[in-house]
Amino acid sequence: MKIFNTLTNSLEEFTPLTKGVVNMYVCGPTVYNYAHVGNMYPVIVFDMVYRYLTYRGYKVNYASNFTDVDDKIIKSAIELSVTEKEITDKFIKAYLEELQGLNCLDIAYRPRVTETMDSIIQFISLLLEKGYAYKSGDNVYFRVSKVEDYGCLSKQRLDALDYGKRIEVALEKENPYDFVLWKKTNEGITWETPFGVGRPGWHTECVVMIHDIFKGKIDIHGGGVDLKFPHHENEMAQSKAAWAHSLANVWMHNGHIMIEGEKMSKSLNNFILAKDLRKEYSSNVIRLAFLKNQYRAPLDLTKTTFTECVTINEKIENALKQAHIEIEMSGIETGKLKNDEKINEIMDNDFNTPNLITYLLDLVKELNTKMRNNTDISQTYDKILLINSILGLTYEFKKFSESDKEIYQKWLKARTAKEFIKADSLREELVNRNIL
RNA sequence: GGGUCUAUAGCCAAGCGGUAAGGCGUGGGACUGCAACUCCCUGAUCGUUGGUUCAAAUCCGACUAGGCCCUCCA
Repeated sequence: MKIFNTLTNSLEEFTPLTKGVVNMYVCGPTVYNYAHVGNMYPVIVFDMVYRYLTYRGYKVNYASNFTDVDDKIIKSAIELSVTEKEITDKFIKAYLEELQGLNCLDIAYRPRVTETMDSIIQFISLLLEKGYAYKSGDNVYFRVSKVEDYGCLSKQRLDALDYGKRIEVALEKENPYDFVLWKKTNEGITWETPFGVGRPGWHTECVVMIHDIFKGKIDIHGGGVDLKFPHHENEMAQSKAAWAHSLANVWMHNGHIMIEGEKMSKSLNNFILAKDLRKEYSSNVIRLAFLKNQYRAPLDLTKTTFTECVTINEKIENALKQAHIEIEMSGIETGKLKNDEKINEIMDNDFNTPNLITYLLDLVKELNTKMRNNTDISQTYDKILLINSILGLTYEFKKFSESDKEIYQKWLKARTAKEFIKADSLREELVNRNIL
């Protein structure tokens, strides 16, 4: 299996650190608002990765955090005169509902910053002890210059970063690229520590959570490209400082989302909330729209994209519905297939979901042709089920009762006998019973 | 301005050195008691321009356009 590793900028053969086990971490949302489609892209991409790795027989330990301490949350709490927790609880709940609505699988760990504070404080102390962090003014900063290959993930060279051009550099930093580990403040929620009362910077939480959960280097670290620098770069630097390893073997980044050819931004006011999108389209349609694009490429969401996916989804659904009738009526055994070489071949190439969807549509065509020719459909049907489980597409059909079967038989009979009035009323009954 | 990634038919999108998969749409046709569904056929020389090679959409350079990061936004 090959995965594109941002760290080396190349397609690499994937070998987990422990045979048969994959430890994976994906940066989660800051919960101060409802999730938008930009938040959903990594969620769906890595849900697919999770599903595929599991299908391939790996035991996947998947973790993703909630950032529930943040300036935006504090600001919002003060404005609304509520506690930070009230805000974050509300949006965490909403976020989890979105995931469920998008048919994402549950994952093993969802740590929160507020529940990780002890470890974060210990971690910063460790960095101070080791000389990778320093106090200056009232804050604690990370000493970037002490990490030799800082910039290796994002391919940034420190001398090329034009800091100070757009934002005033804090004078108390030794080096403009140093970032805050602990920020002194009295505003909003705070914690008392040996290095002052305040709250943590935003690059430390992920490293600490990964260490808390996995106790060492993990296999895959994921997130959107926008997080590559400085967030992921800084995570890696801190990990090297504290434990002398690069935190993750493989770094995966999904592309950015655009709306109708334009970047999604506050100024253009073209944000699409996940909950609004779901009012208009089913989870199948949304997942198809996201996954018909290679995850690393930017994804332009347009009305046309969704319309096309509605058509594709109906095509799949129609074929499966017909097949389901045949299966119910004949009692063919299905669901026995656990592996398909062609799926593996396609997906082992850096999760090539566009090609997997092509394969899926080939199989749908094959299924239709087989049903027309009255040949055995079980193999084809099973392959489609496998693909659906990897892409996270769901189609549910009614289990037939004895009377359902009876009416269906009668309908077929009436048609053959050209008793069309009778046939039509039976058809109507079948439609009412949600069979046709 | 610096770094980095990308550029394939009307639209979406594979391919990653040996003369362009697929989907949507369009236009034909087939099947059909009527519906619905389904099936077949139908299109591009790969942003522009140099170069490497027997051979390039695929490698290298330049140019153009766009995304992302350097700044709160994912």
